[in-house]
Order: sequence, then structure tokens, then C-alpha cells
Amino acid sequence: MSSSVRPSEAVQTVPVAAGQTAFDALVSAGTDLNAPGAPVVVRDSGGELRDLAWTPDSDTSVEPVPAGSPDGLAVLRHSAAHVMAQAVQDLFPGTLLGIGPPIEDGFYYDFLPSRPFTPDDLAAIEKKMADIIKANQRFSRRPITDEAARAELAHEKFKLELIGLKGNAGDEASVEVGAGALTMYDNLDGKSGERSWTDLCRGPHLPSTRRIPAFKLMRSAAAYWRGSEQNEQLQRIYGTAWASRDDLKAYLNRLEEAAKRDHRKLGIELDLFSFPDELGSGLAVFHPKGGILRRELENYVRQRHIDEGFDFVNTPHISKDGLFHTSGHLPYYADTMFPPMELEGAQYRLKAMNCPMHNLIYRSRGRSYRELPLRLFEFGSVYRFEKSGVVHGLTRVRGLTMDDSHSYCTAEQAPEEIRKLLNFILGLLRDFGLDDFYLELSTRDPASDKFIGSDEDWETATKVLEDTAVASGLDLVPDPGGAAYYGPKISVQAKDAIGRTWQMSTVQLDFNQPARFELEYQAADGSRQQPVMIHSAKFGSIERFIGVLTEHYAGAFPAWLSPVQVIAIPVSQEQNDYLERVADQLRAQGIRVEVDSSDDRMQKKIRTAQKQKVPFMVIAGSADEEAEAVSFRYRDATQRNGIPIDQAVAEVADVIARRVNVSPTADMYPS
RNA sequence: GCCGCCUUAGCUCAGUCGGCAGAGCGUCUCACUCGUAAUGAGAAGGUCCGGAGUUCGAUUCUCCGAGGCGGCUCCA
Repeated sequence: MSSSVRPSEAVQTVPVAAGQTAFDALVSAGTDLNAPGAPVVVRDSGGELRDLAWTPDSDTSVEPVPAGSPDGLAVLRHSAAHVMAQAVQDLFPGTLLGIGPPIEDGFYYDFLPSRPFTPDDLAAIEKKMADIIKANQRFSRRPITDEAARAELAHEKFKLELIGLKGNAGDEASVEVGAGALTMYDNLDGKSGERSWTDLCRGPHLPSTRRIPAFKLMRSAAAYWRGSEQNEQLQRIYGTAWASRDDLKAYLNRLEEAAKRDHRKLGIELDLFSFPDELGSGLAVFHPKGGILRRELENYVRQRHIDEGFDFVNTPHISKDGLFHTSGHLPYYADTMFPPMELEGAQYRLKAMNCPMHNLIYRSRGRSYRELPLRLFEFGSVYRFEKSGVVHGLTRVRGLTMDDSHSYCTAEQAPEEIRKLLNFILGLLRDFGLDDFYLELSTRDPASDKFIGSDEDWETATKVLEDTAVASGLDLVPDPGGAAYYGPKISVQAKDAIGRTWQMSTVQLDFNQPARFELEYQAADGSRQQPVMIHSAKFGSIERFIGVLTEHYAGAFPAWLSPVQVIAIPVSQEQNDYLERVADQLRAQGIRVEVDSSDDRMQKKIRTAQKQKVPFMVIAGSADEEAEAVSFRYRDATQRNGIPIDQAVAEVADVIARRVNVSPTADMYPS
């Protein structure tokens, strides 16, 4: 990401005399406030962000905050949100205001208009915003008492509600209001000084609207007031704003690049999978090429689980619903499980999780401490009735296959087992070039009745997970209230090739299901003890993992995963037979080869293979055929062409075979 | 589930202010036999998402449903 701040421009504190504005202090210190990326606000000695117009009561110093810094951008974006709100209220009188905070890469503002916004409305709002920016309105801070604010905002019911919420730490609304006395921000016309708009806001803001160099409105959508489904839906307009036009352009390019990687688009282009309407929403079919991806991934993860000492089991897709009452999943998740089928007096359900069935396998006979940890693994297909609005490509589906495993062990063994699982997971993700991780620790919300089990068990389980997570040395982000109903979890978050974070694998520690299923083992002293179980999924769902990998690799899968590894291209049809023989030679080494014997021109075939992101091409003309050679072309790490080189068939086969049949981490490109 | 938008050929998308529907790519056929990202010509291909309604007539308007997209909420 481009930014206006470089280390060499490290900011220095500037002294400010009592009664002097920070603005004047900066100017007298020689700061060019008109330069691109110039400071837009300051940080006082207490670390608070302040407007440039801020005037301290006593002598102090401030640190300028440049527009391109994270804080500067947040102020810039929040100021853009104000400009947008003003434009909206100008164009659509009577529209009520919600809140308008800065967010990653931009800002939004929530409105209650008389009708939802259309794309044409957004264009008009954008134009109006440009006028406001051109008018160079000053953002002017005005402290106000609660009573006066209530009077002034009598018609803004949402703002009134915010006043009551003043200072709620962690509340999104505190962005607007914050602790301490309320402040209003007035927009004053650059020439006349006339007030054109006012908003209840903690600030700080840019000195004036002119300091918004580049913005764009992105989309409008509904959002619940204060994020609750129980509340009224407002119309949210998202925008983006940057410290320079170039930064905006770079951001829009990034979005375009991300769109090109969209697995839903690539899935069609590369003929991997589809979602036939006839099946229903969120139900995917994998075409032959997607089938190869699945098979390779399954083979890979199966072997890894064998190496880690897992036993392989199989369980049905359907069960009488008593099982899910025993596990505790029903009735908590009744609405996300497919509805029951009534058969011979029993209610059957498609399974939405595999753990209860694995518990039955554990319980099928007496267990000794000697066989713990007992590790069960299954490619378990489950069905979850995701709400219609949340289904999304392969990343959120209604039918999925999990690489689901459950480790049953003694409470004492749990920390070591979790440590091993975490290592296993990180190693596995690294094999896919995912190596920038952080962990999320999802814990119980003690106030919620969504969680079962005793306080002591929760504390113990959470402590065990937390200690293991901390010991991994990775960053650990708390996720209060995000636990499963039966226990806390660690999820591994990984950054993909273009820096987007995906939740990948999870490890969950569960005291509850073993108790509910009355799982036991006989300890060394002959006593009967209850094991704990550790749920873990490495890919999570294979569908989702394929979706994430497709975007991570932009469809250019490493050679071992590529559905077609080699395309053989004849210079003219004369070489078709020769290349068939070459292809057979490669196939004999386990390589997936296709000969393109269509009547396209060679150039066209190269283009097609390139677009299909096939890692290797072998091309042969009459000269090659005579020499028992091929011209070898490959995709390099940047997915551009490698340099063509003429090589003997045996050598080429050898080079390709090494890239295709070895461990996934191996460098796939000839050097 | 909620709000908004969308659904036309295998894919990407025009279009009909209500009157027997179009392009590019892909597919097929023919000609060309070619040396590292598109050879040319021709043809086939459509219950215009489904159902109901309004109308002389609906792909177009209305309603219901399905599916998709962008968000919100949710994600064991």
C-alpha cells in the first residue's frame, strides 16, 4: 500500500504556547500544511488526537499526525463521512443520521432516508460532496451540554439515543460521542463563515473539507441500527478516502486484482465446480478438474493424518435426532440443521457435525488409558441450513465435507495434544504458502446462556488453550463470546497472497460432550475416568479450503495440485502423434498431461493453456521431433512465461516429475 | 432471515418505451499446416429463471417463488 509517511519523515514534537493554536505552532515551526500528506491533526502530550485548531490551556507540545498515517487516514475518512452526511441531508431533506465511523480503507454513514438509495443517488451524493469539498468548509468544534445537545438534536432520534450511551467503552457508538462532555462539529463555509451543517461528534476532524484529496462512494446497503437484528434497518453508504489520488487509484486497483481472484469466477473459468439451481442454494458439484483438486487435497491431508497417528473412521450422513440431543447440539442449533424426517415413528436428521458419531465409536467398548490419546479422523460430510443471505460461493455452503478429527485424551494429556495439533496445522498451512498467521482465542460469554458446562471446566479449558496459544509465539487475539457451546476454541487466521485474512483451522477443547456421552476410560489405578475431547479441522471444510486456495493462488495452483499439469502443443498437426507418445512417457511417471490436438494455431493453444493456468507446456515442431526433444515452457513464480528452452524429452519428463510428485512445498519452477 | 439490486445462448453481456431476440468468446464444420498469448469463412445453439395475473398479444408490466450479487445479522 502506498503511503505518504516514510520513516525518513519521522515526525517531531512542536512546542505550543498556552492560548496558541496547534495550527499556528506547526506553521511557526516551519511545517508546510499545504504539502501533500501534511499533518491533518495533532497528538497532544497525553496521546489524544486533537484538531489543528486545538488551543491548550498551558504551554505544551504536540506531535503532528500526517494525513497518510493510520490515525491521519482515520480522521480524513471520518471527515469524509461528515461531508457525505451533509450532502445526503442536503439532497434528501428529512433523512435521519445514524453513525459514521472510519473503517479499514474507508468510512460509512448510516441513514434513515424516506426510501433506499439508488446508484444514481450515490452519483448525485458524490457530486454534492465534491462541491462541499471545493467550498472548503471549516470543521469547527463546539462543546455543548447534554441538555443543549438534546434540544438541538430533538429531531434526530438516533443521535438522541447516542447521548444516552455516552462513554460506553468498546461501543461502536463511542466513536461518535466518546467520554467526557459532548461536542458538536459545525461545518462553516470557507468564505462566508456561515454554518451549513452540524453533527454530534467527538472528533477530531480535518481543518477543512479541502483536505480530502481523494474519495469515492462504493455502495449502499442496509445495516441494523447498532448492529442488532432486533433494531430498525438503516441505509448505510460505504465510501473510501485517501491522502492522495494515487493512493485511491492504488486501492481501486487492489480491489480489481482481488476481484480477478474471486473463486466463484475462477471456478467457472477453470471448470472446477458449479452450483446448479436444481440442487438448491449452497450445494456445489465438483467437475472433473475440481475433482482432481479435491482428490489431491484429500490424499494430502489423509497422509498427514496417518503420519500424526490418526485412525480413520466412517459414519453416516443421517441419524435419529436423539443423538443430537445427547450431544447438546439440539435444540441450540435446531434452526441451522435441516428439518427432521419422520420415519417409522422416529425423527431423523442430516448431521451438521461429526463429533457425536465419533463419540459413539469411542464408547463402543471399554477404553484403557493405554490407548489414549485416541485420535479419530473422518472426511465427514455435513449439512447446515445456512440462512439464505449468508451463502457465499464455496466459503459458506449448505453441504460440506470436513476433515474432521477428534482426539480423546486424559485431561493431563490435553495441553500436549493441543500443542501437537497446532504444530500440525501450522505446518500444513505452510505447505500451501500460508505462513503469516495469528491465532484467535474464542471464549465463553459468562452472561450468555448459549454455553453449557461448569465455570470450573470452562476456566480450565480456556487456560489450557490460552497457554498453548501463547507458547506458540504467535499473536493471540481474544474473541469473547465466540466459543462453541461446549468449549473454547483457537482458530488459526492466515493471510493469503494479497494480504486478506481467512479463518482456517480450528482446535476446540471440550469437557462437555464426554460428560454428556458418559465417555470413560480405565486409569492405571483401575478407576474410571472421563476423557476430554479435542475437536480439530485442518482444512475446515474442503470446499471452503478449495475456495480460499483458489483465491490465494489466483487459480494458478502449484503443480502437484494443478488439474492439468502439462499441455502438449504441436506446432502443426504433423506432431500430434509424436506428442501423444511424449505424453504417454509423462503419464508413465504419474503426470497429468493433455495433448491439444485441436485445429487452433499454436499461438492460440499457448494462450489457452496460459489462461487455464497450466504449469507446464511442452511444444514440438518437426525439428524437435527429429531430435526426440520438446520445447519446454513453464509458468514462473509471477505466473508469466518462463524462458523457453529446448530439451530432450527424458530430461523434461524428469524435471516435471520432480515438481509434480514431491512434497507440496518443493519449488515447482525449474531454475 | 433482513434491505437493495439482479437473472436474456455454454461464458460475458447488449436489447425490445408490450409485437415471432442480438454481439463477442466458446462449440461444430470447412479451408489453411503454421515455431512461443487470438488464421479465415460458415453453421448450430434461446420455455429471455419458474408460476400466476393484466393484455388481442408478456422476455418486457404486476404479484408469488427460486437462484445470484452487495451489505447487515449469523457461522456449532
